[in-house]
Amino acid sequence: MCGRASDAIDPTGYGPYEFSHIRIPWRKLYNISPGQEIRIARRVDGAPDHRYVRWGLVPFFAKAEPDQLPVWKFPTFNARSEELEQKASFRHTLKRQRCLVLINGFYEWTGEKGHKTPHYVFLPDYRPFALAGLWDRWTSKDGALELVSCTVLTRAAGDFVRALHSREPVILPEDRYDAWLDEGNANWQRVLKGGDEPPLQEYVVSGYLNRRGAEGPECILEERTRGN
DNA sequence: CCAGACGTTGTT
DNA sequence: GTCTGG
DNA sequence: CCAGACGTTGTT
DNA sequence: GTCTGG
Repeated sequence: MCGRASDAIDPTGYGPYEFSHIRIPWRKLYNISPGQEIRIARRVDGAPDHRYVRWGLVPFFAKAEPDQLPVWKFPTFNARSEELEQKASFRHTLKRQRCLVLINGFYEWTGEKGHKTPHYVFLPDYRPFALAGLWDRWTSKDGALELVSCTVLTRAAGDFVRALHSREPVILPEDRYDAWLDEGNANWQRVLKGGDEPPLQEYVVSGYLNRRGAEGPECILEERTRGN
């Protein structure tokens, strides 16, 4: 899965996009959920772009009431990387609408419903990294309304995350950012695979994360049960 | 032809 | 059970 | 992703 | 918009 993320470390200076050389005001966020805005880097007609978009891809063909944004009722905040070409909601974005979803950690849950335990998954020093994503742009017929949105690709969990869940987001190493964003690169499947496992770390955080509107450093405080 | 779907994760 | 809001 | 709502008439 | 099912 990957249905909750943080973007809480200033990205300045990280990565070839400098996360990115097109600067936008960065929002320090510890608890980003589907439906909210998340930060991406992409190319639009070849030109680099860096912005916030809705997390949960709304296809360009979605229907909407007059003067309203569309309501897309299928969960599209994740897309299975193995089946992209068979999915009407994502297929059309593969050629020219790839993006990097820029975060510095994500959450995974263990346990039964009603007793869900959130875990925080991140890299050494909480450093920022990029997930493979796809974006789309919906516009109203009269062109007055626009909705740019994205999805995070998932894959079978690797050795580390497998202890928590069966699926995980596709993490791109820096040396693959350009290959993923390159429209000319039809061999996108290879870009998503291979490479070393990133040196992920993980710990349990408190149930504070599950509260509506939870935000701030408390979201990633390591839970210490009993003493310590 | 028209109508309806278009999805994920984690399930019983 | 299913949808909405965060 | 999880948590919380899920409703009407007629109102303080 | 495009595909599938009837």
